[in-house]
Formats: sequence, C-alpha cells, structure tokens
Amino acid sequence: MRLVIARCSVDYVGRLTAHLPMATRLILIKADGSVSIHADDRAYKPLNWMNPPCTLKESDGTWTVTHKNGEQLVITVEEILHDSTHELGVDPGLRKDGVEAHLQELLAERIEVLGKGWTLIRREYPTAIGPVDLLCRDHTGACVAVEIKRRGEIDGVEQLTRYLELLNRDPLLAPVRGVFAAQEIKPQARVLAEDRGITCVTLDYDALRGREDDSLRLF
Amino acid sequence: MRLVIARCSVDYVGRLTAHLPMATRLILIKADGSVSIHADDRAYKPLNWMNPPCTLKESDGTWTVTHKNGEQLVITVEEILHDSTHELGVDPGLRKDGVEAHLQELLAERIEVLGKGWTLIRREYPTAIGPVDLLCRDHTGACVAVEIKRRGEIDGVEQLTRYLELLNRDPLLAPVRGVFAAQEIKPQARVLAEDRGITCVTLDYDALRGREDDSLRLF
DNA sequence: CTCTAAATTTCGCAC
DNA sequence: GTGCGAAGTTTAGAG
Repeated sequence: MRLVIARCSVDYVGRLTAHLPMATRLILIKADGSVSIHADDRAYKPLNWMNPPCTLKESDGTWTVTHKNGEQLVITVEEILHDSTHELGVDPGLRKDGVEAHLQELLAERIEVLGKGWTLIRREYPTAIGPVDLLCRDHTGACVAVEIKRRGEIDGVEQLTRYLELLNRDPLLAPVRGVFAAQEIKPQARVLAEDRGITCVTLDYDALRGREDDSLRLF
Repeated sequence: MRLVIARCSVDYVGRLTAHLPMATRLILIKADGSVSIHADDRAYKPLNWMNPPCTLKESDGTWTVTHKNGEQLVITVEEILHDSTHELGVDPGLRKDGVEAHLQELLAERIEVLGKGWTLIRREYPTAIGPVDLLCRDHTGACVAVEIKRRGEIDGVEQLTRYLELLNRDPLLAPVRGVFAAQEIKPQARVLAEDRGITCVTLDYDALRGREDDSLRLF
C-alpha cells in the first residue's frame, strides 16, 4: 500500500465525466492496483477512485489509471508532500453477524412466533421471479409468503406483492397471503403493505435469538 | 488527516456486530473525526468505518470511536508501523457531468425526440408521492409521464407505475400513459414495463447532447 | 427531523 | 459473464 499526500487535480472519464480542481489530497494506491483519492472528510466514500482490475502508469507529473473496460482516471500531480509504501499482506477479512440471512434462519427455526400452529413449507421457495424468503402455512392450513428485511421499505413491499401475485396463480397454493417481517418498518412501507392486505411484523433480533416469547410484536 | 499503519483488531457494534482479526492495516483518521480501516485491496470500500459525527478516544492500545447514535468502533492497536499527520484544508469538491439530472435536462430540451409533435408540460411535475421527471403531451394531446434513469431497473418501473396510478386519478390529466427512458434498460425491467403497457426508450447520452437525429432507439 | 431517490453505488451469489 | 438483490449501503435533497 502506497500513501501519497499531494497537491493534485483529477479527471475521471468513464461511467460519467468528473473533475477535481487542484488541491491537497490523499492518493491511496493498493496492492491490487486500485487507486482512490480522499479529501479530509467522510469516512466511507473517496472523492474519486478506480476499482480493480486496473493499472497505474506514472509519467512526469501525470498518473494515468486505466481500467480493463476503458474507464480512465488521470491524476495531475503538482507537488508531493508525503510518499510512503507499506507491506500489509492479505487481510483475514470481516466476520459479520446480524444480517438478513441470519434473520431468515432464526425466523425459520421459530416459525411458530408468527402464529400458533404455523408450519414452515420451505425457506427460499423458488419462483420464476426469484425465491420467496419463507413459505409457510397458518393454523388453518392457508399458505403464507413471508418477506424478511432488515429494514422494511417500499421496495420490499413491492417485491412481496410481485411474489404474491405469482403464487396466487398456482391453484395448489392459492389463496396465499403475505407477511412483511423486518427489524424496522418505515411508515410509508407499512401503509402500502396494509393497504394491500399484507401483515406487517416487527422482528426483535436479540429476542429472536434469545427467547421465543416476546420475540416480535404484531401491529 | 492522520495516516496510521498498524497491526490491529477491530470490533464494530451498531447496526450489526462485526469483527476484524489482528492484522496490519491502514487506519485513516480525517479532520471531521471520521475513521476508516483499509486493507491492501479494493479502492472504494473500507473494511470497517465510522461516519461523522463521531469522536475518537485513545487510551493505551484501545482506540474507541463513538457515534452520536451509539454505534461504536473499537480498535485494539498492537503495533504502530507508521503514523503521520497532514494538513489538507477544505476540498473544492467534485464537478460531475452525465448524471440523471443532466439526462432529464437534455431530454426536456429535445422532447420531440420521443415523438413528432410532443410537447413538454413541465419537468419535475409534482404529485403527492413525489415529482414526475417529465410530464408531456403526445401529438394527439394525450398525457404522457416520463421516468428517466441512468440505468433502468425494476424499481424505476415500480416508481413510474405508482405515478401513473396517481396521475390517472386526475380527470384533468387521465388517461396518462408511461414512458420509461434510460441509457440502459435491464431485461427484467423491460419485461415488467411492457407487461404494464409502459413504453421503453433507450437514451444515447452523447447523441442527445450532440445531434437530435439518431438520439434514441425505440424498441 | 424524516423520507425518497440516486450512486462512477459496491459486493456477492446464482445461473 | 450477466442478472439480481443486499448493504453497517452512503449521499444529496425535499418536506
């Protein structure tokens, strides 16, 4: 990894055209050839960047980064204030917990929390337009499609609506109703869902993992 | 901006729980207090980060970054291999060209490329659920709602569908049909749009900007 | 403050 | 490779 602090201007031509006027910035060159330009604010997003695979060519004060697909980043370096290179090695990577897949797993294991007598037909029930997170039957034997999100927004309701429309064309399953389950459901998503007869369920991740009582609230 | 190369392990607790085992990485501390941890690959995304506003507290080998909303990033530093601080000043920022706003502007100026005799009613036509990109009339005087995207995906079709449903409730406008215009339209989005009677139009950005002939293709 | 839509989104998986 | 959905998405803008 090479760290350069330099006065530079930058031009990107690719998916769009963008220009950075001359100023002092961090140029970060990584072992995979990727380059990013950082200002002194914002943790996440670089001002400008080039994803791997790409190659850097230095010529005079002009550094040209070219991507395989033709995108180009041209850095015009006026003055270098710092330049150091460091060996980092391969990173062991990030271990995550708490994502949607895990929510799905937990809810599948405790499907009865959605209602007494509910049973799971299967997780990732395949349809022509994609897999339904959970397909189950309620205590009456009626089919229910469950869409699980970490944060429930309008998109998720639309997605579930498309699944329901498709599933209800199958005479072996119909009538299928929907449950929209998320750790947090945005008000507009809730309104849209309920307007379509979809039940909203707020999931409590810690409770789902810990105890089976009190693990969610029905509204 | 402070650049630290260090052997460290990192724990994030917030929207999820994540752990980075001990390894050598770049720790980037910016003037706004934000912190990001980078491995030696990938230009864009840090391994771990904390967005501003947040505060860093160093105590012994433990650096704790706390966000206003309670999220926390704990960096356990075993060995510091490099540590330098640099004054960068405020960045003049990025100038972009070619984004959706510009596409909308260009298409509004050349609305006749959608069809002979078409006229623009207005850009950003306001509705209760948000502004319609372009509202126009075709050669017969019938109302058309145009949704413009850089890349046309299912979400955009759903968005346009919601607008059309609303606009068609207005007796002064109805019947309103839809045009889905994008530089690139994903196959599934095209199928969904056409199934709903929405016309798909592929925009050529350079041609739109350059000449008015040949500036788009209707499928 | 919330909510929505865009992003050079990136990233990962499945086909 | 393409397509599609998730992401600690982040970011910008409107209400």
